[in-house]
Amino acid sequence: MGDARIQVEVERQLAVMREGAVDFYGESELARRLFTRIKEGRPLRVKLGADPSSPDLHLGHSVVLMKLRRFLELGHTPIFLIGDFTARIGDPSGRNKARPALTAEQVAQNARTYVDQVARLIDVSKIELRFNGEWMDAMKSTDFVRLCSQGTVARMLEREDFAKRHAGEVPIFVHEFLYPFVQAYDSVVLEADVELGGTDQTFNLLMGREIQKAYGQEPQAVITHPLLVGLDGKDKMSKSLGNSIGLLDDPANMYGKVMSLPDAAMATWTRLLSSGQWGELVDAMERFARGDGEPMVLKHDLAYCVVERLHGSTNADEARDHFRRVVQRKEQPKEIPLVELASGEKRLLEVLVDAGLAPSRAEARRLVEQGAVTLDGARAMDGGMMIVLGEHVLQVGKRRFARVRISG
RNA sequence: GGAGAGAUACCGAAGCGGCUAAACGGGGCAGACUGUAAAUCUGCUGGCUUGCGCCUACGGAGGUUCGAAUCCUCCUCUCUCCA
Repeated sequence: MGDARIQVEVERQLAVMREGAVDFYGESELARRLFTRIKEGRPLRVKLGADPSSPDLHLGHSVVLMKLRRFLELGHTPIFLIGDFTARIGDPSGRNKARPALTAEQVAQNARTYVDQVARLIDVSKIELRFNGEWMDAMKSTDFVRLCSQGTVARMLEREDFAKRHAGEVPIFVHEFLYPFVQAYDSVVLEADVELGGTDQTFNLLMGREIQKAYGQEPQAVITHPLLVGLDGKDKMSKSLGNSIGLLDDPANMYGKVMSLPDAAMATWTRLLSSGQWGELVDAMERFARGDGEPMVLKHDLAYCVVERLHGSTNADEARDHFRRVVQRKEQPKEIPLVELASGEKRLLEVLVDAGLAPSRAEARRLVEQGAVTLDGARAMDGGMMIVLGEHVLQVGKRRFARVRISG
């Protein structure tokens, strides 16, 4: 390939890398590096890290995961780094208090499910999968101290999250200061050319550049991406805020959750999640932003696209039908799980609890009193009523159903 | 090491001897309404009990009192200032 054609390819690739990004630090350095790499036929090493601090990855993570996939499509080497060591420290980024410490077992368990979840979006056989415990568990204290000597406390306290906690008299533990150093050192070990992340990771990602320089490496480029807003339309998506859609959520649930997104957030979601796909929907959302289009129809399309990406089109079709049937037409779902109770006749409250529709009898009573319970199609207002032997359909609220078979 | 301040339910935050299963806000759940599991409005939001009622709960352990989240003692943890 001639130099001129290589340069064209470099430009093409950089354009893909820039897509959807907020900041691209070290872009010009990367352009030069990319040129020589293409010439030499050596792919870039592209790092994306995630700490297994919770069992679930969510749609917010998918934004950068899809970006990682695009690097794979460009012929580079994606590295998915599971921060099993860093999860035991706890990333302080954006936190208003320290993360709870996780045991090694919890971390290991979460890490296992991460691979399954990433596989929903990327062919994991084609990526490098690493754990930072591999080198961090073996690091000597002297080396660790040397690593930490590359940064200052003042610099740390300039970070907004720490500054706020410090000013608000919320404890900052020393180990939380260590986190960015470890994440940065990972880039040294992995010899990363590029690191991807959300904008909340900017500090940690840039620290990677500094530490790489301190260890005699060329600094990685850093590409940050916007944080996906959660289902509340206000805060960033986060499991702990309860506004997230897990990558492993079942299709019907995932579809319904997308439908609960405020109208105002639809366009942003589409833009961030499309990652080069969903062309028609992207166009339609743009028209909608100018006041043209039905929000509910568009939201259906968005929900469909999201479910299709993670569960395939068959499941997406079913999820859409289910939503129309159960939520919009308020009919019973096609399939309702059957619960067998071989306990003889009993009162409604007990059946609700036994069928898993209520966590306690007190809660079941409240639901009945509020008119939330339907028995065989009729609203049940008496929690003490006896349920006769046989099969019954119970509904609680709009979307919790159970078929109960009671036998003596 | 010294001197103060603080620890309340899922979260934030009142209460400072009985009227407190604990104000208020958020979250969650439900109902109404609707174009959706949007928005808005309303209600509920420890457990057991048909019910009277009982049990558990205000960092931990003791104590004072007819009675404590509220007073005392010790302990644990955090914050601030000083060294």
